[in-house]
Amino acid sequence: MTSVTIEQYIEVIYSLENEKEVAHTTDIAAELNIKPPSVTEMLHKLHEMDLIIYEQYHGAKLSNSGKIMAQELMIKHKTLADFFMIIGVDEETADSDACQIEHHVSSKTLKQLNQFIRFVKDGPCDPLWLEHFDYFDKTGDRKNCIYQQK
Amino acid sequence: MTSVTIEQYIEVIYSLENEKEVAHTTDIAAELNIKPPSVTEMLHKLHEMDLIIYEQYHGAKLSNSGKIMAQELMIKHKTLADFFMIIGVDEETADSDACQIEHHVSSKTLKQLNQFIRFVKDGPCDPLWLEHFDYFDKTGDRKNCIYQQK
DNA sequence: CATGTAAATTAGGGAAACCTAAAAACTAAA
DNA sequence: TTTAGTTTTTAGGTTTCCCTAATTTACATG
Repeated sequence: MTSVTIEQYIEVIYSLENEKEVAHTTDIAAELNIKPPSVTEMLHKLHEMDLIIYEQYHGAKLSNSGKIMAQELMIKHKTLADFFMIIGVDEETADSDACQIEHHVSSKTLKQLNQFIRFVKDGPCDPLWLEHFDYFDKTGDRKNCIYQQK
Repeated sequence: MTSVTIEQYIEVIYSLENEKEVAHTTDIAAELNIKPPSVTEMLHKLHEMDLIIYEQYHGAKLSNSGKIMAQELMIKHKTLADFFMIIGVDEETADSDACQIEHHVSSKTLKQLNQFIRFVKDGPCDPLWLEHFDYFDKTGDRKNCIYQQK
């Protein structure tokens, strides 16, 4: 029904629309690393599906349902990227992984990722254990473990 | 080159081979929810690619490179599922999400996930913060936060 | 060892997304 | 306001992976 490809188009149109008021065929093609005729074809399909408003030769904009889809994808993307960075993935990798995985993660898992991020970021203090993880990640050693037996 | 579809076949053949010595067309089809003729077609392709050893009418087994691919996928799968369960995703969801995401996660991110899992599981003690996360996840409240200012 | 049934394959198609080459439509500048 | 150059679309193909229907092969049983 709503494929990964479609979701990628919706995201690209969303970001181009924010930059330039309307998403043009050539720009979408460049962003997705495909050729303009492939884009034209898909724009017809997305228009049929009521995800975009498209007038030939005049670019595309997201419809209301397109905007909803885009916002959901943005949220997924941000959640995933934020989480990956928490566990020590560099920003670029976090972003490109999020770009792929956002199309496959379930809402249950997403919810838990968000809980985890809130637990780490929204607390009254920066968690000490995260520093310990960072140390462990870099050195392989553990520090400050108060319980010595399992 | 090596698509998600191919990776799914390799995994299914791996697990059927473990159960029954050899992976049969019908069983692969049932596992992937597709029809047997589609499987036959792909088995020819996988044989061409040297990922399986395939004799018509006698099922398929993984070749050495197929086994290597399968093992890498199993590791990715386990890492993802283990991690999801740590952050409170139920086993079934963790497994089905891992099934999808294993085909898209980068090795850098995977490495960090593994570090995180090791940090949580391989230490001399069960981490207290994880209990705190569990409490936070269930109640929305924080307990035992010793630093009250950020 | 013949044969019926289950499993597997072949043959012929279809949908999704991509492509190149050629035509058409827009647009900006003379 | 014409026209040259760019953008977009149309037309016709390709690849991947799936399908149904028909055929072939394997095998267990009488």
